[in-house]
Amino acid sequence: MPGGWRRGWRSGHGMPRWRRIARFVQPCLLLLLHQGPSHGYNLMESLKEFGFAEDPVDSGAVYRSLREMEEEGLVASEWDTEASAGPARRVYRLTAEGDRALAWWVAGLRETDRVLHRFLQAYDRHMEEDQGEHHG
Amino acid sequence: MPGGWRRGWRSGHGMPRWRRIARFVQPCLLLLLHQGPSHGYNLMESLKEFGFAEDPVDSGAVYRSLREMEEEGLVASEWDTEASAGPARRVYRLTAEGDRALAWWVAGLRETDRVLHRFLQAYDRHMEEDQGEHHG
DNA sequence: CCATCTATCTGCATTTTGCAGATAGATTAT
DNA sequence: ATAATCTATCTGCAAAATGCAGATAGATGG
Repeated sequence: MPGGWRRGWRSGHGMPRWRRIARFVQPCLLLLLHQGPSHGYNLMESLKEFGFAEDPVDSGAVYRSLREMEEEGLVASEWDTEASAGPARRVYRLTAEGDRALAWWVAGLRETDRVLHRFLQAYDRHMEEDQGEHHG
Repeated sequence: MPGGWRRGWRSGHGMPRWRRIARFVQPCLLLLLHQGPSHGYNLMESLKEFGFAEDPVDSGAVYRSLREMEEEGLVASEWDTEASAGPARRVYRLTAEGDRALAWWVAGLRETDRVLHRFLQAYDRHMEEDQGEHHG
């Protein structure tokens, strides 16, 4: 890997690009759309409130994800030219297929959650033992 | 996307390749090496016990990850030719730098854990409301 | 010798996503 | 008018993780 970016554990010289949990944009968008139709720009704002405030999701990733999901039939869209201000919006809504996809994602994320807990518990447990045995 | 693979929510015709949480192999390896030196093949076995039994981590990913971490100075290795059976093993151990990297990963994964909980809670809450309002 | 287990390593393809920036409609200030 | 700004969508590129397939090779036993 040629220089130009750095790893985050090296005292604050910069952060790696891949901080966030991966493959999380799609399920988040599906959940937001389950709560009602919306368009890309607004979904980006919603994602911030969702827990990505400090490190907002890239807009390119959001729009691409939406179009890919439309190709797969998980969402459907219509142009909304009547809206208040600014250019036309492509308003997405969840399909029945998207509803199933969301349920599938949630099942996977619950498993992820369990694995993550096992990892963190193992870390904490090991660190406690470590302190107890040799602390010099 | 050309045909040849399918998405997992489509009734059991196959699973997507990216089921597992991403960027998780490195922190797992760092934690295992924090518990003591080991070699790639054995680390793969340990990963199974770690929570990847049903869907073991690819060996190529493990070996590549180890060598990349060595380039970055997070681990160091020596050949072990004295070992019991089979070919020589490259035995890795954690460095002080690797120790810092592990702590950094753990901090990030705790944040991931929080975001994941928010997502799952939002899903469950929304699904409850959904059932209460219209169930037809 | 050949199969098998142990062990490491490589090439290729796919997916995700961060960064940078293009395009363009609508609103407001000058 | 026109320039700046906000809203909104979209594209190209590169980097990174990793699944799949398979090559290489030592050791062991039939």
